[in-house]
Amino acid sequence: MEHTLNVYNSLKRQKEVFNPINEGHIGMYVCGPTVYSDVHLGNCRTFVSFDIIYRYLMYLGYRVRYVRNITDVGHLVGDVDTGGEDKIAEKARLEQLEPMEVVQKYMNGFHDMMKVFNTLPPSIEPRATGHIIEQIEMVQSIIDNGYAYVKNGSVYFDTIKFAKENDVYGKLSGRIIEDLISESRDDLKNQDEKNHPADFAIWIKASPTHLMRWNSPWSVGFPGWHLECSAMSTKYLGKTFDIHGGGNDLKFPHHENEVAQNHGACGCAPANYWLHTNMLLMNGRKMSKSEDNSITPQELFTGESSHISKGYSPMMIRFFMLQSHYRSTLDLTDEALQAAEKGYKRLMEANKSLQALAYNGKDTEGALDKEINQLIDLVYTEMNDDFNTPKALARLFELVPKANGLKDGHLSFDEITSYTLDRLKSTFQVFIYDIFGLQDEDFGGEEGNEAVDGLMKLIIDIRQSARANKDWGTSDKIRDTLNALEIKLKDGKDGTSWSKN
RNA sequence: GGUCGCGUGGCCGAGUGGCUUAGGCACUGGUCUGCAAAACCAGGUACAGCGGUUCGAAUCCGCUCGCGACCUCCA
Repeated sequence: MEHTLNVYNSLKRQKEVFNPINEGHIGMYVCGPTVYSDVHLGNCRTFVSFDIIYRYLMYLGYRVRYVRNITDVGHLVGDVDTGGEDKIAEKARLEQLEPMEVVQKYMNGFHDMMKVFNTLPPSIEPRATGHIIEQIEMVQSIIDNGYAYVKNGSVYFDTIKFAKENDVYGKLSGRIIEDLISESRDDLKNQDEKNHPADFAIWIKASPTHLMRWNSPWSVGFPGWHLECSAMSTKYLGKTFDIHGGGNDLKFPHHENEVAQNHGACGCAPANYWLHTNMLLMNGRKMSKSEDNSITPQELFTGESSHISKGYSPMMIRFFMLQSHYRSTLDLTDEALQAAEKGYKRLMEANKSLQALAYNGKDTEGALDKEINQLIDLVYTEMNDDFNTPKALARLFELVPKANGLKDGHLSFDEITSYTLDRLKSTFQVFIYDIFGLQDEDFGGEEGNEAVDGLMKLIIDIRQSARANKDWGTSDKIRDTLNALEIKLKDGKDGTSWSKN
């Protein structure tokens, strides 16, 4: 692999050269959603970020096994000992549905939304309920290794013992072990089943009325949250794999506990590189339903929200996400969305023009040739630097005037070689569609349907005749009427083109 | 309260010691156009505040203010 890829490893808190365990292959596990409600826009950002990472790794030539789970049991509302209820079970009770109906409903919705945002499906999408046996086996291994204890049919991970014996716990999330240990004094009053508040359930005994229940050596119950990821990543990617990803907010306790479980079960670290995406904000603050500062993907598409002035298309939002780095927070505002929308259209239109260019120069290398090639090189350099999509995008935007200039005749083909034009074309094509995962949303251009294209050609011809006769009334009427239909005509030197707004 | 992170021009958003004009949007001037749009060319505004380190800091350190994340469910 000729590119050197650098990634920011949360575990080390620094950028590192990426080296996979097996040359040419990558195992990547990303924590998926708990399917107990409609998918949150913030989730979408995380999965779009990892989609781009997945796409870029494949572009680099790696064979990637991308595992993204569905958590459909074990994720509690509140804590075990304080009467916390399983999220799915709670929803099932409230909506009077079978838990699996709840799961299916929101999982379908999640998949639909992922498709709308044009994310590639993962290689494997395992579900926690489909891996109860694996989880039971892992609990047993942890018990056998002395890092878990049984209390009244539930099994708890012995965090304190693990932390004392291994210099691992807290490394990922930056916890201080001494603080965790001393925490116990404050919480003694809670009459926990747990020996220590930092311990966590890996198997939970179900109450008589609980909807989620499986047989186990310890009780009829269900597995704890965190465990499904440890068990399933091990099953499909091995005890130690390359990349583990997820939202920043999962670092603690979820990921920290995952690391502990894997060590507890097999004495080794689950992943070499940990990648965490940052949060999506709205109007500078975190999204919060209770403070009326939130928006659903649907509302964003339709514009039916007091926070935005109009609807924005899924691809436009994907582009908006590309404009910030995955490790930075991204602030969603109406103004920012409008700006991004224009930028998105400019990029897509420029690419359309670029792809239509036919080389007619003298195949000589001028200053322009060199400049274009340098910018193209930079696009790749930026992506290799921890998937820096905003910078890669900036370089593409610097190439936009070159492409448009060649089209308009401001720039001459004589200044570049045919090779460079081809390289420019393929760079745009590959980045926009294959790596950034954007899609054309209008029905204009070559991809449009034949009837519409034919009609538009006819209309444009009629208007050209009118213009030739200086019949500005007819000419402008056509343009204005089409404009009202959100079809924009653009008169250029070599004729009129059109695009859908 | 504890731990960690952030605060960049009108808006969004990269950049982490000495030219980055980052980029997008908006704005201004020009070219092109029947007019317009698009496109192209050119232009301005910045590094939260205060203090320190340094020959030199938006970039390192300290303090203050503001915001956020985690510590309890969260991508």
